[in-house]
Amino acid sequence: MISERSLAVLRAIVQDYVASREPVGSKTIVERHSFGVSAATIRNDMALLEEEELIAAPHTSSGRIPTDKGYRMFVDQLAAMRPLSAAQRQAIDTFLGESSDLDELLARTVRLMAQLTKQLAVVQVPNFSSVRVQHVELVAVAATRLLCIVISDAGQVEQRVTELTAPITDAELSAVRSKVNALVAGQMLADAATAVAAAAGDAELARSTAAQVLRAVGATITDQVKVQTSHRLVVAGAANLVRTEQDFSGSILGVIETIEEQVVLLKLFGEMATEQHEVAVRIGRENTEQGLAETSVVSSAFSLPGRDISRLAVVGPTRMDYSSNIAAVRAVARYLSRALGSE
Amino acid sequence: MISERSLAVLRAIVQDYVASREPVGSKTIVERHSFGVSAATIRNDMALLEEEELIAAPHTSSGRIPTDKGYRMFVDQLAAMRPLSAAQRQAIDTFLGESSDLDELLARTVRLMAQLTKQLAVVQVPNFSSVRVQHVELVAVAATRLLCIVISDAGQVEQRVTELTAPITDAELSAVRSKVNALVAGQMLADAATAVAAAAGDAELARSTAAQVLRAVGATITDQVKVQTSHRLVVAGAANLVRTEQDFSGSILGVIETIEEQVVLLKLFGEMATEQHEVAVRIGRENTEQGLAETSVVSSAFSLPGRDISRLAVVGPTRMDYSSNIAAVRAVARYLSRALGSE
DNA sequence: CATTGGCACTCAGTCTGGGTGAGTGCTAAT
DNA sequence: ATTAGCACTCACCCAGACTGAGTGCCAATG
Repeated sequence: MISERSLAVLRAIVQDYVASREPVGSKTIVERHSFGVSAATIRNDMALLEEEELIAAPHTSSGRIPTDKGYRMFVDQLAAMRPLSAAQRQAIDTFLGESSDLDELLARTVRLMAQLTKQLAVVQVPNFSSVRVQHVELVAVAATRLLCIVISDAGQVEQRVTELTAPITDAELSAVRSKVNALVAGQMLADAATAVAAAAGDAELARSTAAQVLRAVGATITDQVKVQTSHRLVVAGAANLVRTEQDFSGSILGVIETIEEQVVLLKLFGEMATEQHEVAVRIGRENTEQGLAETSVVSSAFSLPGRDISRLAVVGPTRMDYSSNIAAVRAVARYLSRALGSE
Repeated sequence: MISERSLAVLRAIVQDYVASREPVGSKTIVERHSFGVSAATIRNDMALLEEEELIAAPHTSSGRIPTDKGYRMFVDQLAAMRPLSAAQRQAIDTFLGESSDLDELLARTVRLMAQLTKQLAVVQVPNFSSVRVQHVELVAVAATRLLCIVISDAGQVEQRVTELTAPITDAELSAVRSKVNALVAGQMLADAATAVAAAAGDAELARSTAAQVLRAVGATITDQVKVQTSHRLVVAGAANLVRTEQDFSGSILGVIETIEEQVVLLKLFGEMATEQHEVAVRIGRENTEQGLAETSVVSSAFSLPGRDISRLAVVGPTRMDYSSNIAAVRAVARYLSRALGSE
């Protein structure tokens, strides 16, 4: 069993190493922290910690640095929750307070997180949850140019312009409009697409202008489905990652590539969704992905009204300030979910 | 006056340096290129080029590397236009062929450019040109929840949900709808916003539900204006920039920060818009911006139907393959403007 | 038995100096 | 104008000495 003091030593090592980027030795610890014991005693504790693989020595004789396992213990048991400063709370309010559309909001969010944590920040764009078609609108922009608009019950709009082979009269258009709306209003998107496709394929219509219109509507609905199931990430603060380049033994190239890939992070978010903690942390090699072996990911779920639960995160070197990053990620996620949710 | 051969030497130096990242000496030149003269002669030419500040020596005695001015001369007079390979043309077709919505198209474009050029790629999101209100739609989502949709003649849609203080009847809603459409249909966005605001401020209505609706419409129109004047950039290929890190004397940190700022690049695009060449190139310190002093920007305009002319670019170290980057940027811009424009 | 002081040992980092070679600049010959 | 020859410069590499932070172990101590 590891003694209480040994854990305190681990905490000291993590804190000092995060602060200084230098392996920390027994002497430094007794100087900077007031343990009531001598350096030799600390050394004994450190030998213990090393045996447990919580710390390691970069070279035979130098200070120790925390291992992934050491950081894990720190995060799980030792990290004091550091409340955000007043200035930081203020920043969240002013940055996110004046929300406009979703893209803008998420762009602000991700920039805010990058700024608060001095790390690379990522936000997953949340999908709409269980969307139904509310209304289909058809507008003749010109004689043979038709604007087709599909509005979902979540207020999401998808539009597309189609070129018809023959002009269409207002009367015809009205007829098709009524028919389409009768067909799809209130339907789930996928069902609506099928229904429209079936109608367009109907023999008696097949070569008519109306069928063209129906096909256009179907394509627009399909587009909307596509937009909603496209899992996208918004990223900011790449400069912060470059700034911490020295914390990576290889280069940050792999890390940046992995993040640009997006798919890896999306997969990771999926895995993290099952964790019970409000803020989930993946440390170093706990990320099975090659590119993230030297990074930690601090992530939390958030939800916006009418949208699926989604995630935001910061990504940085394992040598990061977990306390404040966890606090910042949690605060932003909560702000998004509560302040904006109850609005 | 600089002799013909001296210029050929400059070309050789640029090409070799771009290929090898190593200062190139007189001996290397006579070995790799078949000038019919000895190294000493080349040295004389090099002395000339150095006098003209087209090349410079990193240390007293080592090979020469091109200066910004040298690259400029290379680009203006010496760079052979390198046609894209069949594979590259193919890539453009398959990547951009199946276009869906604008965001998706631009995301593909920027990724494609990053891949083709192995540089960081940027695309400016084009605004709609001279937009008018086509139609305003009001939908009661619930008794006191109103969905307000503004559709422009370019097919751009902006929607927003408002909470009313009192329920509104279908009849009232119809009346307001007609009134609003009469007011704003066909108007430019800015005028429409003013007109609606005036109507809402009208004394006899001021405290009515109708006024609330009008204000909602006004806000939605204003949102649409905002979205359209928001100049945004889409970026991809940051990993490529990191890969060329050694080409930067400082660190790439400043470069990445500058690009994340966006505003600098947008300003640069504004300046480049006046250039007469199809593809504009800014080399090193020609970019007055601090952060881009060691980078070159290769940029071209493109236009999509119904949108303002906009720009795309690649950004990389001054030591880049100008011939192929220029070719790639031009090809992508043309593809966007022509293939998609005539669609 | 935990703690401590003492001490030998290890080893990364730094500094030094000589050697090497690529490459130049100059000069005199062609 | 071009060339060969030659002295010179200077970044780079290597090996060796030195330094100092830090460890590991042991014997002494309360």
